[in-house]
Amino acid sequence: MAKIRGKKNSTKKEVIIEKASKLFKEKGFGASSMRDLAVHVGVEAASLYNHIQSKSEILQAICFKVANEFISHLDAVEASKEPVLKKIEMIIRFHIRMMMEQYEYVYISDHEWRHLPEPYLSNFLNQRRSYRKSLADLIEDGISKGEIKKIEPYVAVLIILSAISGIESWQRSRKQISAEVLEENMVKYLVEGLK
Amino acid sequence: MAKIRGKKNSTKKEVIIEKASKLFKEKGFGASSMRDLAVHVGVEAASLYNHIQSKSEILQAICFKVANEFISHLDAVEASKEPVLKKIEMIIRFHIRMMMEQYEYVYISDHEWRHLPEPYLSNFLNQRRSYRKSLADLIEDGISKGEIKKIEPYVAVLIILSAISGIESWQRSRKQISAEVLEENMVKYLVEGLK
DNA sequence: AATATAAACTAACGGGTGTTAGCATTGATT
DNA sequence: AATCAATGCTAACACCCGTTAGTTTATATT
Repeated sequence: MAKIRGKKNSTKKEVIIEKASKLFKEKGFGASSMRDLAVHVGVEAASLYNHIQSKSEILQAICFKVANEFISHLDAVEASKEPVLKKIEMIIRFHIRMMMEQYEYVYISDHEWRHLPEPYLSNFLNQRRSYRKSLADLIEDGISKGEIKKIEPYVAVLIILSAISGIESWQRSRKQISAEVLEENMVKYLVEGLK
Repeated sequence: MAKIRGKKNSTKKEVIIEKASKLFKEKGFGASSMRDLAVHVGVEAASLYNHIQSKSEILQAICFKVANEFISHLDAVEASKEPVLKKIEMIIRFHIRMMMEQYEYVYISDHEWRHLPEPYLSNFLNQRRSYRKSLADLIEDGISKGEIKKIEPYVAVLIILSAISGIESWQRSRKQISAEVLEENMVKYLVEGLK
């Protein structure tokens, strides 16, 4: 009889979610079946339901975990006393780090949110909208202080967040440039594009 | 008895693909069924097969149509005698225009390519890789001519293409800024970020 | 050792999927 | 009007899906 095993101090649910994140990233949420996931976890599909409520709950866990980390970091940055451009850089670096360290989770949260059921979907989209609004306000602030050139804050936010999302392409590649080089070049382009 | 009707001079297959592009953009390829598509087209699901080979063929048609348009435009730009930075700007504007004018097709091609079956998948990814390589070469050329600052060409390409892909967010929004304002601000940020 | 709890298993449910085969209807051609 | 071609329909195929119910096995507790 099989048994769910994972990293030290992980609950069985956490193991399932971790395995699911890899599968969903690779095949997409819809194309990944619970039977597929069960194979990766090492039990029968029906056994998963001893630890999770539903397939949907896995997606919720992944999306909201990522959202919460971004929001917490933004709150910390907003509370800091740095100049606006420095704050923007801190945020950019954090996003890049998340794409490096929690790539599967961030990828799924970016690409599969539309499979979230209501009211989670509305909640999630509202959080994202609010996050982008805060970033736009920060850029507005930077413009008014003369630290940032005149640009539509909305467009700047769209460019920054989308560009970082593109790290997925690097993740799927043979990584002929290092994570450090990627980060420094992205920060250079995105921050200097604002001056 | 129902009948497939579309724009003047469209074949039935083209109508089906057009309707499919909207459905796939809205719900995703996997979550869109042929029965769903049939409802949008106005016939029974089985009738679609009088005009198309398979669901997969629709995705192929969409992805390769988009790829061919990008490649054709790039070829034309490369053949032109403009300075490198001007060429980059022309390419950026073309991508933005495609996101405006053929949004559904471009969106699907960006997000659903992983559902392409072999050998179409490999072919498609090779074309995208080759396209990015050409862009990176262009940027390398601009750097060596002193038109573009020292930056990893690979990273610059990743940023540019990903940022433009983010127009999907604008497309899903209430569009409180116009397409023109979006385009000008994106060009400003992305081109000046290279100087 | 006996009992209780946790967790894995089997079997099945109710529903959906892409697609094919054969028939019926509509429209075009002679 | 008769015939042919195009195209829509019904019915069904073989399979897959997420999930539940009840049983069995493993582990923990007394």
